[in-house]
Amino acid sequence: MFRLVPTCKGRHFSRYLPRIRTHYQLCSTAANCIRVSSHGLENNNKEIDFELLFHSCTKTHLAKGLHALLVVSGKAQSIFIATKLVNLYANLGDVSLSRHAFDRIPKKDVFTWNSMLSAYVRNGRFLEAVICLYEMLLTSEVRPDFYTFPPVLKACGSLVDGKKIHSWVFKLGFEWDVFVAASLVHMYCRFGSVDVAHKIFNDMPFRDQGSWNAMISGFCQNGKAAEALNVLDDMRLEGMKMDSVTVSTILPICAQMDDILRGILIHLYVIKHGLEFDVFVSNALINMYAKFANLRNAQKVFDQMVARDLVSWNSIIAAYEQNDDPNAALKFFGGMQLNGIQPDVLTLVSLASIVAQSRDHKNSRSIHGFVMRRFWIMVDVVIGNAIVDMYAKLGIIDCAHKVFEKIPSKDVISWNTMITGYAQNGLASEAIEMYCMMEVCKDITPNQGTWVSILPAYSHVGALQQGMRTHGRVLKTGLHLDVFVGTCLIDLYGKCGRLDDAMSLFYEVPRMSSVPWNAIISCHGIHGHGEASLQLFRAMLDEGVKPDHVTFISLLSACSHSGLVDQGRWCFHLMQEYGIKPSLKHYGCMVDLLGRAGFLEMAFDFIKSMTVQPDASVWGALLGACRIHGNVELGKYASDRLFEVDSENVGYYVLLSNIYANVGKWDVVDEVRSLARDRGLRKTPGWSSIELNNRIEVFYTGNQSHPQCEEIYNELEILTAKMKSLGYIPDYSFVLQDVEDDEKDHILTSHSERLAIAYGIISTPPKSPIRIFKNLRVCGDCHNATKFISKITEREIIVRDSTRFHHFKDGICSCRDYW
DNA sequence: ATAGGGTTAG
Repeated sequence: MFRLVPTCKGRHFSRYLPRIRTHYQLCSTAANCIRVSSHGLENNNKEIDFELLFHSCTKTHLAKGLHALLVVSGKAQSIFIATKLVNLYANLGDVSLSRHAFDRIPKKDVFTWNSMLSAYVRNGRFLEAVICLYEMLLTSEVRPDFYTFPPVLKACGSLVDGKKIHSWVFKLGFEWDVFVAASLVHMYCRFGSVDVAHKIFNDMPFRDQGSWNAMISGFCQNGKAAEALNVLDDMRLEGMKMDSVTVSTILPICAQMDDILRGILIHLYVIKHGLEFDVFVSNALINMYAKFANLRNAQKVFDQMVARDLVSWNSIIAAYEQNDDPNAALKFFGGMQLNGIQPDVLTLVSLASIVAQSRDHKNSRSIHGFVMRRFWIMVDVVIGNAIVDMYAKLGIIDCAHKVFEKIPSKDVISWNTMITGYAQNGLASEAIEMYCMMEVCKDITPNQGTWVSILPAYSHVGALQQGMRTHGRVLKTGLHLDVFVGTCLIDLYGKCGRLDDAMSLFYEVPRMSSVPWNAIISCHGIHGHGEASLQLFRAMLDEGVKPDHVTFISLLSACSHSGLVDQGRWCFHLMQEYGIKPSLKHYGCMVDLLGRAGFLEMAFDFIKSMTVQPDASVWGALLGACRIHGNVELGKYASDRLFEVDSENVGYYVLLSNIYANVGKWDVVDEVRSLARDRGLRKTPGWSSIELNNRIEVFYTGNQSHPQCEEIYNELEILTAKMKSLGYIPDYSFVLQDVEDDEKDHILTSHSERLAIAYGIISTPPKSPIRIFKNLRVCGDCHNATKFISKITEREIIVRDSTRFHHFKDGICSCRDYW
């Protein structure tokens, strides 16, 4: 037995040092040995308390010292001690030293093997754990026991591995052990075989807390909340109490099922049973309250925590971020840093969203850089997607695309994010192109998010045929009954001029929420069917659906398009009765409603009565109204205010120059135009599109490059002659250049909407309807001309521009008071 | 001396 010399100082150990070095080369200095052993030296001439020594090894170098000590004393020969060393190194996180010690044990028993296995598993080295099991089974004489299997079941990386291990369990007769069975349940659930797991669970002769929890969490992780709750009920019927594990499993389910009551009851249970000091439980509570948008309670739970970990901080940050309070979220991030907690991937995911919400361009770069330096994009799709989303939301779409391309294994969400990014930045054709590229990827299956990202892109460019093909695919997945997908489809048909189809879809989707109502009200609005919109709104109220702020935007703009001034004002007041504070968008709609109807002064007074500072959209609405009614003076005033708040939007310069061109003040027109030019602004190029044979054909103003260009201009020439004989007089006020009348004629006839219409006429059978999309507002002269064209060609011509539909038939347009 | 079940996401 090794005994210590009475005075333990360095020199006594230094005697052994050379041997230690040559044997193991593990111990760096004698001092380490001494530090380690000093605990055992309290009583001289007594045996070292190795138990205590093992406990005092809190760092790898101390463990190495102890190891050396044990070797020198010959104690390391004992399989008992050697196995302890394997465990010690594993607990310190150094698996390779565990393995090193393990390899030096000449005759390993089952304890040794089990320790090595769990050493791997506890350190996340799953593959090596499985290999080690095979080593044990195939190269050693040692028979595994029921301690062997739970760790490796946790380690197996696929269902195939798991099944193989299961067959060993079966062969060796350990399947009735509670721990082994629970591990099997957990393993099968992990790979989605919940049914197999449930069968094993049901066949278990005895179930302890852990096995119940395994089954409940198994159902939860496979999205079977109802089944999980059933198991929970069974558990309580058998007299088993919920522990902290059960609670932290079940709380996310309450959030997912929107079961506030159950969540609160569980919180009470937690308090009653003293589980509130468990970090997992508190974290789960914070997350649940955040999902219920109950920030007060989330905050309360967070505040009363004794010890907060990374997840606690991430949860409270996400709580505020997801409830639209990026500033508070950022404050907590600061708090996290003050507490010395290092952010992880999920922290950065929240930060990316915070930055996007607060339109913080500068910090978006820092976040990107932080993530890149850690190579997180390489290891985690989620953060890559979050960065793509951040850039897309900030409108920095090319950066979004660059990051997207760097994501090594893109998933559906990566694609959906990119498609949505393009679509929401007005780049619908890029969005469609992205979707087509995605369809080629075999390993990507479109999901609900895909449909809600691509369908709005189709509606935006009016790709009805492509949209309908997608509708077919959606039907196969059954997702057309999903509120959001259904609403996108309603929007698609509505915005492509198929109001009837939109209506019949509307009657199919669930209508408990305001979402589909808002869409159908808006669709009727842009078709100029304001009365129908109001009727739908009343039906909505009758069905007990609560209108939200979007409802009123749809409604107000519907009234505006149909000139329903009184009804619009009624809506505006009603909105406040519903406790909805008017936003700038609502104010903008009201100004548009009053102004468009000719009540310019009233509109102006309305702006003056606003409690919030009017923004560009409000002044823009007034300016637009002045354009329609030719009020130069008020238009000038509106534009002055407008350029104070937004001097970057070209559209407003065009509007203002329109007003002056209308009254022939060409010098001022030039002034306005040069003002825009000086600010580096260029007119958004106008384009019109038409869908033929599943293809979208786009025409830009003055387009000369179309293969059928000559035929198109010929057709227009013939049409113009016929139109003139019917009394068409070109309105030159829409020509913003001060040129000769001949030139003006030509400019008007080469407007993109006219090119698209002419192309439609020569490319489709006579008398079939023509559907045109225009990205800007339809020009007033083209509007007038289209009336004549519809009469001459006996065609229905449907033009959707940036604000509404124009339905031309027999020389009449459905929209009233245009221009 | 060795074992299972838990919280955050785009």
